[in-house]
Amino acid sequence: MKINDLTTAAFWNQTKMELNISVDCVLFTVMDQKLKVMLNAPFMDMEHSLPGGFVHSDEHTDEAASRILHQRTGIQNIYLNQFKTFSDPGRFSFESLIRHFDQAEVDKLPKLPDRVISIGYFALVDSEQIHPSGGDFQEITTWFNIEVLPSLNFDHKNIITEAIEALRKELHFNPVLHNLLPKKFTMPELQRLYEIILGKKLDRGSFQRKVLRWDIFERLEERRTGVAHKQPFLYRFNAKKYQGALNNGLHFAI
Amino acid sequence: MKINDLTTAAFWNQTKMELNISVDCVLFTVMDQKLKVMLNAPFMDMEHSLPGGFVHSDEHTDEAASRILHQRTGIQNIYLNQFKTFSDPGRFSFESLIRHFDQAEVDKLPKLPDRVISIGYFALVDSEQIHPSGGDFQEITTWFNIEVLPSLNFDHKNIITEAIEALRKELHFNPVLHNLLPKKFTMPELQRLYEIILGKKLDRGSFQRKVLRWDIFERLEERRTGVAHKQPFLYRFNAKKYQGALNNGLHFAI
DNA sequence: CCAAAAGTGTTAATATTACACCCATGA
DNA sequence: TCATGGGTGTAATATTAACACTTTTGG
Repeated sequence: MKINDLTTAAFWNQTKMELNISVDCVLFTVMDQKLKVMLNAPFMDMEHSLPGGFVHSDEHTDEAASRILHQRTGIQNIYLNQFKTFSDPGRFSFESLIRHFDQAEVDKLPKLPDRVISIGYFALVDSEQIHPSGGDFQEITTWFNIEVLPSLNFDHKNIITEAIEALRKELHFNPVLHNLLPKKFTMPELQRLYEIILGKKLDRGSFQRKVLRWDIFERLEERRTGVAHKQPFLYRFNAKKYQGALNNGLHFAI
Repeated sequence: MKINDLTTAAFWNQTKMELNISVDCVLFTVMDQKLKVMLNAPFMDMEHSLPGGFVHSDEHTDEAASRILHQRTGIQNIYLNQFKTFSDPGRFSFESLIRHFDQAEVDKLPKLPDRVISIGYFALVDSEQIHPSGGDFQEITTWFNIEVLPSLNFDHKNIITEAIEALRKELHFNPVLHNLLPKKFTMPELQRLYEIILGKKLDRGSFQRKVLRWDIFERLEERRTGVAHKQPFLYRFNAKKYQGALNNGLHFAI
């Protein structure tokens, strides 16, 4: 059974859904030198929103987040970090959702809960390798600069703010930014990512030395060609070295 | 209305409870040179468990955690950190809870959900200033060394493991260990806390210099008296200095 | 050739580590 | 007095920050 019309009572009567437990996914990417977040375009009379949805009764919320991200954006196989659960009693209301349903459908709705808590997940993805397709709902997804977000549904603005904080904290424990880059990348490319996400300029020499001292990237003989100016060396993440560094309790602070 | 008997149908029929959303509180303290966690003694045929309970329909889970901690241990005014939500579909089952209810009560039970997710909170407290009273349930609470935990209900062992990890991570961003100490404390006392919680020995001289470089504690003229050996200086947390340090993006890594 | 980007060198200041040394105290 | 814990000194090493210098490239 594939139910993809939120405006029908059939959707809300799926018994396998926990109607008071949802997940919301904050997908980040870096594009045009900016940190961006993926939003679904408004539907009905709502605002933009994070890809999110309700958790099934027999489902881990990690799975729910993956499933819902796939349903609503077509994106698969992304590692999502659970970062916080949002539970303000007033954060969400079904009122605003069903306000514009057909009366016939409203009459068939199940008893809806007073409140919905939402478990927030975030991920950093390479927008080059991610191709939102709209998924089952055929929704339009757009990347928004985090500095200039549109109006958002419910408490989604707040969820994004907290996700950014969690992302920056996570950087201290997981040097994951190379995931946004091709397998082979240059130090200046990595530096630019750090600068964009941390929101500040870093010194080139100091950055290189610090990152290389982590000893988790290996320099290749190759250089990036076809670019203007001096050709930078290419580096590659080395999983074995990374394990070693982790065991030393390394902290990857920038 | 005060309902404190979990074995009655009346408890489970409170309409204001979200029966599929609970909170669990992991209270840590340091005692006898060990990191300890507070557990409620077994009731019915269950094992030890974390103080926890169901969230009310009009309640933020932060409030729920405070309320439940108070109900089950008598402890009030503790700042609880939300650290993770646990949602494995098999993590909790009502079966094992109601197995030994009177049949008359079982017949009156409402429809119970298939699964319960739990939002985990932790706090570090000074056991000298905290006096568990059993709360409404008059349960027995005991501090357990984290190295030698008894058998625990559901996934509470896992929740504790994750809470310890979260606590250690949190130390990098919040130098909160002085909260476990009297207003005035000595550096060796603080060092001992760090050693116990991080689980490793630290060098005395290096520890002092590093901590003092954070510039968030001020040395008093007084020394701790009445102790064996050389009398150590007393220090005091300085909230104003702390704010300044935070604004510098200080990281409090040890 | 030149501007710009990238790699590398340099230096001073600061931090880290692992001790050694001395001091003060109660037993 | 003496073992012990606590404060401080020290020296080798490592890290950091800021900047200068050199190399390389496409335009």
